[in-house]
Amino acid sequence: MPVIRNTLQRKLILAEIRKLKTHPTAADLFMIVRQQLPRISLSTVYRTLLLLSEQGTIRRLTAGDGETRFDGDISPHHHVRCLRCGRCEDAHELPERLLRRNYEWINGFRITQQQVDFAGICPDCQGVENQGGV
Amino acid sequence: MPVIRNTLQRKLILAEIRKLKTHPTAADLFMIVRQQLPRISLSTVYRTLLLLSEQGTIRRLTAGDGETRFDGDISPHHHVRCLRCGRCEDAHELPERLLRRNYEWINGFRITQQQVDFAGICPDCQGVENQGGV
DNA sequence: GTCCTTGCAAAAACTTTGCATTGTT
DNA sequence: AACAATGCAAAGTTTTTGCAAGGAC
Repeated sequence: MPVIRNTLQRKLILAEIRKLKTHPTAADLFMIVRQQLPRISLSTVYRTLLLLSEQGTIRRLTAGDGETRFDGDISPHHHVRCLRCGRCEDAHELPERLLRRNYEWINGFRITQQQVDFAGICPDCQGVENQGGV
Repeated sequence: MPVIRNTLQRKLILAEIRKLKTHPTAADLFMIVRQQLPRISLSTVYRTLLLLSEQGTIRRLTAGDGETRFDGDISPHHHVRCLRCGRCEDAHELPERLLRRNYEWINGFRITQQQVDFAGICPDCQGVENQGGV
């Protein structure tokens, strides 16, 4: 098992993802961190996000279209996602007891992760004509 | 709004996805449908799956790594997914009342879809050494 | 006959990998 | 000094798009 080194890139990426409440993509974080570290590469961002989510330090959100999003808040909570613009927020108004029970086993699977994903149209997109959400 | 034509390709793809309980990917369906229609193209499969999920005829499962999976069963139910091999099944053993309540609104979003995704290690993968699930 | 849909090929979008160099410990 | 991590470029994977030919209505 290799030693995990504490590099500037990793410290910066973790600090930024914890600052943000917007569940950024790898590309989002790349643009942000690049302002402080102009020579950082996108692959480093990808590698760091993979490392941090394997460690359980951050959470990887795969539901949705296209890009994977990341969340610096690993406490149990759920998300709402806009089908039009892709925005992803924490679902605050939800009864928190909803999925609190631990499902250790389902269909013989040993469960280690659970994720609830609510999707719909966000307030900003509700006024727009031709609402053809996927 | 253009007319939706009922082509052989569309009929076959819908029939196959309804037959399968395995939540196939676009590539899976391509290989299956090609046995009956050797000249079908992968883009037609993608286009048809997009059309059907926009119609609400099938369900698009985006949680997980890499490929998008599709489900011909649109009744409310949840899924279990293996972190090692990617297998995706219906979560039968789950208390069905769990998420039955309809969340019309969350954070001002008008909710139209909800998806619960349980992930862990499937029975076949539980014996394998070095269990480094993401 | 109209115009929606297909197949093919090319491109796009997102993510991973190889490798020499750099930086941590 | 050892070797983990980085930056860069190239490649990999999944999905989308342009367009001429074909097919449904």
